[in-house]
Amino acid sequence: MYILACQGARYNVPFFFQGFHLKRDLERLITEALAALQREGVLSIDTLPTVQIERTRDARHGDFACNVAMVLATTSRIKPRELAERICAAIPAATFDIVEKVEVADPGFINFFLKFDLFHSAPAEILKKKEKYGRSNGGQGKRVIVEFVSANPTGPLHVGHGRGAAYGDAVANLLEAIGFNVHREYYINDTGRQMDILGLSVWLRYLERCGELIEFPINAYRGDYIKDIAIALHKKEGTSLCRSADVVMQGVPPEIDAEAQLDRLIEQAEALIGKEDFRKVTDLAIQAMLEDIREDLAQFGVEFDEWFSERSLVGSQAVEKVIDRLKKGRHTYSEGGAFWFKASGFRDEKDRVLVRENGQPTYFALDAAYHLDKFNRHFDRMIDIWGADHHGYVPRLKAVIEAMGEDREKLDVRLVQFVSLYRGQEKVQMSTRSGEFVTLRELREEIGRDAARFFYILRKSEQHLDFDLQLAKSQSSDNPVYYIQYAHARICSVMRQMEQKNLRWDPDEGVRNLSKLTEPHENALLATLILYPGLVEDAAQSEEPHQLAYYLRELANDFHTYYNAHQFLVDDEPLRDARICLIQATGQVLRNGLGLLGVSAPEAM
RNA sequence: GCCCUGAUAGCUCAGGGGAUAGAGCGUCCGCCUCCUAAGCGGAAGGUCCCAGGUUCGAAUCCUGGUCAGGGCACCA
Repeated sequence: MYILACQGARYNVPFFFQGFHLKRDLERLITEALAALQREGVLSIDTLPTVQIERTRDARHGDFACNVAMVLATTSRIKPRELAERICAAIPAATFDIVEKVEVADPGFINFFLKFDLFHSAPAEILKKKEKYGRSNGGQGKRVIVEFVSANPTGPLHVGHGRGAAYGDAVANLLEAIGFNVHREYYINDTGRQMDILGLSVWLRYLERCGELIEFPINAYRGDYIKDIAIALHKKEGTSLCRSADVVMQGVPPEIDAEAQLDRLIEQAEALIGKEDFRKVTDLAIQAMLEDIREDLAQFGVEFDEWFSERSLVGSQAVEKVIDRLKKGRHTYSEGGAFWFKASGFRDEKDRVLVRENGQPTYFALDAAYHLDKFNRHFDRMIDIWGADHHGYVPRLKAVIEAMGEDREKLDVRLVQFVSLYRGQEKVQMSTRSGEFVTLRELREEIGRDAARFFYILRKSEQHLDFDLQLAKSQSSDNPVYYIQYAHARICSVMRQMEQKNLRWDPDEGVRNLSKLTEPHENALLATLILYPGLVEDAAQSEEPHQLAYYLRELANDFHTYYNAHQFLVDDEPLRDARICLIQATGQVLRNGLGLLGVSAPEAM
């Protein structure tokens, strides 16, 4: 039983309203009404439809509306308006604990007008729960793994990774807020040819550092960060790994294609300094990159519970376990010297290679092993956040999960669309190897962490994001994040003013006088505050943090409008206490919401 | 060729089987003796890409186009 104890008024709200998820509560009540009509034989339908409640746009239509009477009109052979009336008559009495009145409107809408008391109970509820307001336990402590970013450690994070980081972290925060036990994980692709190219790139820069004249391969990693690692290598190893350019370039004919040239150079490097030392160079490079990435993400406000190394799978028979399972189900075969998985039998468009002709497992085989590992860690739910360029990869991963005998529905892959960078009208080309990209770090330094995170979140993930650096930089004060933060800062400022004026705020007195808040601006703000917990749940369940961003903008707007229209620090003490309750509650919700998005709520701007 | 996304105000984008389609920015007009004007109020601005279909009702769902971005490896 959820009771708000206030001396003046006592709000008794039945247990099923305690989450303040009003839409869901109303949906349940309508469903009950429909079930009753069904039992009475009024409704002769087999299955009840999913009842949908929506917020009204027009205040004349109340606070929430339901269209179910129109949806059911055809199948039930009852006129929508008449059906709506019957549904209203069958609504459980408990409804009127939160609903003032229910109206039927043409052509068959059922409109709900919420009780005013309910709005007035919001600030007290918020001030009581503080940072817990908006948190719930719908997730019931179920374990969910969110894997995101997982960028290859071949270069610094760029703005595309930033989007995945901002999105993934916000989703993780939201799921935590609704009671899931969230595990944040970063998968490190630290094996394969790309690592060799990374090591080679560093080694060649190191040779330059040693004074050798190297024609740097066009397809090697060209960014300056490679030179930095080379400097570190030089400091650590001196010239012991140096070989003359002539010897290095020997046997690398200039006319062969760029990729073949890289392979030859890697062979040369391993031959000249030994596989072991080349591996040491590569490892140094990987560690340097990971350190850079880790630090960068920490500055961005993103921390992981686990950094899962692909290498750890290589030595652990993980791929063999995958193959064993697939073999047992007879989902494999050999052809052309390679070892295949019959993915086409599991809704993928063609079969996939697990082990190459040269005996090396494919990336896919390792990723299957990685996901098998996730299953072995017994998560109830798994979310992968990938760049949209990997979308073709989803069916084969789901296929192999199913073929291994696991539940493919446990995995939810969210694709985050690309970020296109613009400087004014000009599109910025991005490529890790060429080194021409804007890093996440640069972005943060230019426009700040808060603006960057909010900007990323503002677009729904499946939308392409055009990020105009000039706009974000030059007009940063127009960025909606400042608008929201400003609302919070203003609230803090009011409190400072209050102290300066030697006024005191009595929260209990304020709560007792909440019914004095009757201005339209106050009603609007109260109505928005009360929607927050339901919104958090919806945003979390649909993995759409942008919903929260838009909500916070609306909340800030309600506050700014109120601020402009009314003085809070009025002489009427009970009214003043009540108004401060309202704005303190607003500040709390702004803090809670911004926190979930990884954005700060400054006390002054 | 096949597969994903998207197309909504001048620009960037929310929304999305239902009542008069929304916001920010930009433009125009107002508002500081007063808690921060990084704010507020108002105005102008739309064939929701096109054509069919389903439906009591389509910007929303389906089919087919057009345009844009991205995927279709024994790379990762």
